Amino acid sequence: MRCPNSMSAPELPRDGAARHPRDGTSRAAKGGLDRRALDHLLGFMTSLADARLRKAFSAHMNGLKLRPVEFSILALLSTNQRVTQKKLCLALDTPAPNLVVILTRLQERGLLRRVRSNEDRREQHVELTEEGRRLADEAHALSLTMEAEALSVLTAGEQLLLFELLRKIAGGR
Amino acid sequence: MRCPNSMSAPELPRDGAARHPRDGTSRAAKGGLDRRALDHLLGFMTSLADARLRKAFSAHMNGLKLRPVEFSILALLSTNQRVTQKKLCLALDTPAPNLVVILTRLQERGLLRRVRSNEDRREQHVELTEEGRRLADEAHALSLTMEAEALSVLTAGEQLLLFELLRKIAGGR
DNA sequence: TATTGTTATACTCTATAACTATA
DNA sequence: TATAGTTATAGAGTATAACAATA
Repeated sequence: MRCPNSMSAPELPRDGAARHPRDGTSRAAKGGLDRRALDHLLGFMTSLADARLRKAFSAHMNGLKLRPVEFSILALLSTNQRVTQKKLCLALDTPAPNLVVILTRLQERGLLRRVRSNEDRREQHVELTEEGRRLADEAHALSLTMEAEALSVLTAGEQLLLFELLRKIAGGR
Repeated sequence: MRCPNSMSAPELPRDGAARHPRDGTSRAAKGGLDRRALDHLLGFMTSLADARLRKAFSAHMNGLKLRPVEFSILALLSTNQRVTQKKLCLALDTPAPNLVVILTRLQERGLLRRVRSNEDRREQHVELTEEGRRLADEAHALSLTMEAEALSVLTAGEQLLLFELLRKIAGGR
């Protein structure tokens, strides 16, 4: 009733002892508080990890004045063609009204343009400008190293595994 | 210069073909957009996974009128004693001013109380009320199953592995 | 009627500066 | 001087309803 993890639990890969100390002392985690009541929740772990990675992002990207969503949009535009706002909304899981203001902001910076489609006059095709592509490339180069410190606690194999597992969760139908 | 993953890459555990299709068709992921330019970024995956899990949380917890932080606070209070606001800030990675308003909201709902410490008159000890403990127990029971659907795409072993890997990332250092 | 994009708006979350009371 | 907690506030993120243009 109070044990972690609902599903049947095979062997822990490691840290089993640290998670379930036998002695009376509660595990002094971050801030001296026993966090075991929370760390059976994937959502808690992802939100902590996400916060950490957002800090890494802004530390490395503040020079380019790019927020995470803006970076994502530039990256998607640089590797896709005929991108409509609808598609961006789906790919980024962002409500349409929010995307509009983000795109307008990037457009006013001269990084992209909106071109009304001829096949379907309701659609806008979003495209990078020359300057937008330059910034996208620069940002991509930075992105290759910005998570290095956070990832340094994992081996290369663990990193790949983590990506695959998260992809399954995130993509999950 | 444009290939994913900065570090040297050993064998992919699975899905290698799906990630790097040989044919010309770009992988039609969510929304029909090729997202490979992004999915080398751990931060992107965690934010997607986090969004998905937040939805699962609110779907299951809306009856209790608890937000994620509020749930976390109740959980920490139910398994820790002599909890100061400072400790909560560290454990939750939340700025002190934000915690104040969250605690006040919970206090006004009669779920917890603040008791001025006698050893150090600056500190407040935050404690659950009877009603707070009841709600914390109820929420904990719900939390054991609320992520089941999201986690169902993983085997039990993969779930444990994912927790361990995320813990390492979140824990810093 | 349904869909794409838009406007307006409201609510939440996050972050910072400045204050108080204690140490 | 430094720390725990507080107040006030600004900014970013997120969500919904209502509308115009087009299909």
